[in-house]
Amino acid sequence: MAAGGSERFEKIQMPAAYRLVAEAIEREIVTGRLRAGEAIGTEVELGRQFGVNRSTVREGIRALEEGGYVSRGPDRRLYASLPRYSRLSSRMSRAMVLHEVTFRELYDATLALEMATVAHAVVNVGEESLAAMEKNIAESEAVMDDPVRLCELDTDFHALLAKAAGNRVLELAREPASLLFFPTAEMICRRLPEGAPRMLQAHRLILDALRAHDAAAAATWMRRHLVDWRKGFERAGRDLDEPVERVYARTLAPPGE
Amino acid sequence: MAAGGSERFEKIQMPAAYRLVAEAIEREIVTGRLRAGEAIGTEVELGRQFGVNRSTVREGIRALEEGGYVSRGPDRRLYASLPRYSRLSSRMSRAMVLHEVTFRELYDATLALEMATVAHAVVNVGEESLAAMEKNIAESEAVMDDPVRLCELDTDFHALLAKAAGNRVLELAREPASLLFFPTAEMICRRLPEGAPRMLQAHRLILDALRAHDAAAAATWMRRHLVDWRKGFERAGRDLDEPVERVYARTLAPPGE
DNA sequence: ACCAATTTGTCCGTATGTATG
DNA sequence: TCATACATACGGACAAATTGG
Repeated sequence: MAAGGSERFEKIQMPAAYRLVAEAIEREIVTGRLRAGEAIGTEVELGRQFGVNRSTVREGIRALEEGGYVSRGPDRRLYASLPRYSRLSSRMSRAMVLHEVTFRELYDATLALEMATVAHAVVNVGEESLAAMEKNIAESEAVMDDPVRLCELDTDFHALLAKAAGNRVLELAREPASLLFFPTAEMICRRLPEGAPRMLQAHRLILDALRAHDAAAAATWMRRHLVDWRKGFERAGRDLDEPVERVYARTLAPPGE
Repeated sequence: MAAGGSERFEKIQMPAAYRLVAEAIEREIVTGRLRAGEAIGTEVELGRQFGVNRSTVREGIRALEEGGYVSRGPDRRLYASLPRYSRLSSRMSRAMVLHEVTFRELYDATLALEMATVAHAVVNVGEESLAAMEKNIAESEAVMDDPVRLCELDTDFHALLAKAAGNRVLELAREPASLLFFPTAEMICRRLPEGAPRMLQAHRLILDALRAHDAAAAATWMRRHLVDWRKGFERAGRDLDEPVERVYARTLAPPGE
């Protein structure tokens, strides 16, 4: 049939109706004509406007829901909404695991990202952030013998630090790696008794440096903190060139919120 | 109704059927029992297995499709697939725009990310990457008077650099910011005639530094390259503290592939 | 090149549970 | 308490596209 690679026209293809519905609604949100929190309308109403069946609308809604552009209110009605960072971050983390990135890639990237984060935090940190980190450390001291809880607080500490840096682009960039990196601290704390106190000590010194706006000290202690992780990881008998286990993909927040 | 904040039991809530379907299929993929490329089964078949209606299966499929976990083959059948990075990156970029991040945040983050990238690239760069970047520069020289094309090649150059760095976590972390940052170079090249040649010169010197594995030179030229962007941005009469325009959100890859 | 089977895309109607007033 | 509106899910139907003989 009409041999040869170059045809006059490309094959014409109709986008599916549900996709047109989804894109039309998304466009309204992206361009700002529909603001977050505004009601979208009921399924029948949308079906009437677009001239498609309600089932078709529903399929489009599912896609938008997954993308975070619409969400259901407590009354189950449809409201426009902005994609939340956390959802996207955990998706990225999952993708990294599925693509079998290694702990070395994770470590190197985390090192770069956290060093940049702490450098900005030294400059931009405010009182509220300092208080939140203070609180985080206090809570950590109370659960020194609970690796699970301790490691959650570790992740939180670094998230607070990122917020203190006052740069949402950086905050977002570091989060996917962070969600994979810090949970491994649990494994290290379990195997090495000196892990937990060293971690907490580093957090404390970083916080002190932030309060004094001492960039050099902050950088030094962040670096030592992360190098400590690396040493602990290796001393626990693990190899940096192993791929991150699939297990972590399952523990990350499920797709449906 | 039972006043007071603390009740004995939380309200029990059934997850929607379509979501259970989606999660069940996703779990198979995440855990590796279903590998990318494998056929999932037909809609009726899935409906039979899960004991739900075909419409319900379809709703679940739409969600998974959006997440990138399943895709339609050329025969329109369902196949398992792994979420692609590019899709997630452009989603992140869109989210950044919608959350109204400023050019300053974008610049600061890009500076940190690109400096880290080039540092790793100096160590890990291979012959293929060098050749690809060489080709990119040659193409750029041919389109010096076409700001749109030139800026696409600029984005590509930095993406190639990231690939050369051999760290997928870092590569992924920088991409969302990159998708917003480098397109602005077009605006700058349009207003400042010296913009394009300076950009190309920087790329050339960075490439030379990579080839020589000269970390200091690579870092120096990357920094100048980005500082140039900043100067150009300000000289074009723009303010770093403006939020990134919504316009960019629309030009980013649409959600449906 | 034609035909039959399969599968998707879309539509219709209906029943049920729940939230709101 | 009752009525209304809505989302959720089900079952059945048909056209169009694709596959395989």
